[in-house]
Amino acid sequence: MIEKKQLKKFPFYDDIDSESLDKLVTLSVARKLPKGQLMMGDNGRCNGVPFLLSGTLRLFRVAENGREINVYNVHEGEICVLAAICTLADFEYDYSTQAKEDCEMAVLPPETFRQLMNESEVFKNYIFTAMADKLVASMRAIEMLNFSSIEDRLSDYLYYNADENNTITATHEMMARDIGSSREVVSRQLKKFEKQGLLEIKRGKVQLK
Amino acid sequence: MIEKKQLKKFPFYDDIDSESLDKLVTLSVARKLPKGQLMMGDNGRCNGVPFLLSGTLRLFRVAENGREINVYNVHEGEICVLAAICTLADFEYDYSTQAKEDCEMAVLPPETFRQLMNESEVFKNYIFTAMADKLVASMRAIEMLNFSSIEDRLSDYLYYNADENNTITATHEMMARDIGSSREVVSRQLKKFEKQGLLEIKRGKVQLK
DNA sequence: TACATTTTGTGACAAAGTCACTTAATACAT
DNA sequence: ATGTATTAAGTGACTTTGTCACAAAATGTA
Repeated sequence: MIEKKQLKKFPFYDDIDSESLDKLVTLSVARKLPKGQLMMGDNGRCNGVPFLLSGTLRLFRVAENGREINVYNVHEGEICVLAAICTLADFEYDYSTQAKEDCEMAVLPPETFRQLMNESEVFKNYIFTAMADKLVASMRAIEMLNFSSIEDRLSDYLYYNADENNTITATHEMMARDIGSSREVVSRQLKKFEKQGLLEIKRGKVQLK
Repeated sequence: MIEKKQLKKFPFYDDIDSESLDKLVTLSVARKLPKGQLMMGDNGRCNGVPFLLSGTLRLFRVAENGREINVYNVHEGEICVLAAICTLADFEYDYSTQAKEDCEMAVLPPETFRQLMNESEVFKNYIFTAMADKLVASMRAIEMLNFSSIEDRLSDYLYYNADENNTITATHEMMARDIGSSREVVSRQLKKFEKQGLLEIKRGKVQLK
């Protein structure tokens, strides 16, 4: 159970019929996940679809050799699309989810999720739009991995992740996971950028200039 | 306009209401695309959603340097998901489509496609299931690119693309596009496999043994 | 202050991608 | 059937990226 107004960030909020919204509000389970913590219980099987009320989640995959790659992040006002797919299609899933920042979410049980998909057109459209977005995003990711050099991928990353002060707050490790590379490679490329006078490396952050 | 029975391969065929099916049959445009030929007119904008009646299409992307990567194939009984997304979300699209074999398809005009999505639950569910499938597939592709060696990716490719005689009919170039690598690298890896006695390289095909 | 933990730096080497060719196989046209 | 064009495959040299095994800093904590 959550509060109705917490769903304001979701684009379906204004259009959805009040019954469905009530169902969503009353039957979902409020849950907090502190920064750094892993979402538990999603070993191979989804036990609900998370609606992010605040914070950011990262969904990632771990290789046998321990290397990780981030698949996508889930922000405020978004759902975890993969969880939705798993719930609908009922298939396996060996991704992990971790809070990048303190998170609050409403977790909708699988059964309720399926009901809402049937009952509300608005809800269903939202879910499918979200799926389409992630599909396009992952096709872009495939292209980047195939066609772009580390230099390009890293500078794109820095550009898109800089805050208003042109600072990127992330360890080299985190950057590597996002661009699909390894820590050492990121460190070296950052060093090159620094030598070119493009930025300044600090511990846990990078300052563009 | 196509014949109704040509849609038998599509999973919605049995469940869809007859009005929607009629609409689909009468308003779609029959089109043939001979092997090797590119789908024309899809420069940046979709002019319809193709329903593959026979043959195989490949959807691919070309990099500035000319290298190509295959995003996915569309088989008999499938639609081109990206075209569907473009039609729904009305966004840009710079992928190319080519017939891998002689193809017959029903091309549904954007307007009709949108109508059917609204009118038929069965149709809509089919489209969204297809989207979910491609999303999962492209997430797998990202993982492969990140975590698997060329040796692994190529042997997977050979395994999944061998016919009943254990033959793979494809040039090294085609294999490279499917596994996200380059022709030379594939040639060399195949040579290694051959030296290990795992297969025999012929022109345009590979014989496993 | 001392010690543990996390982050970053670095050299050496391996794997994969690129470039510029050559060689081989097939198609096709006379 | 023979020569010519086209397509496919082979290869060496080199660059980029990834991996491994550490060392050195920076930070946190008892």
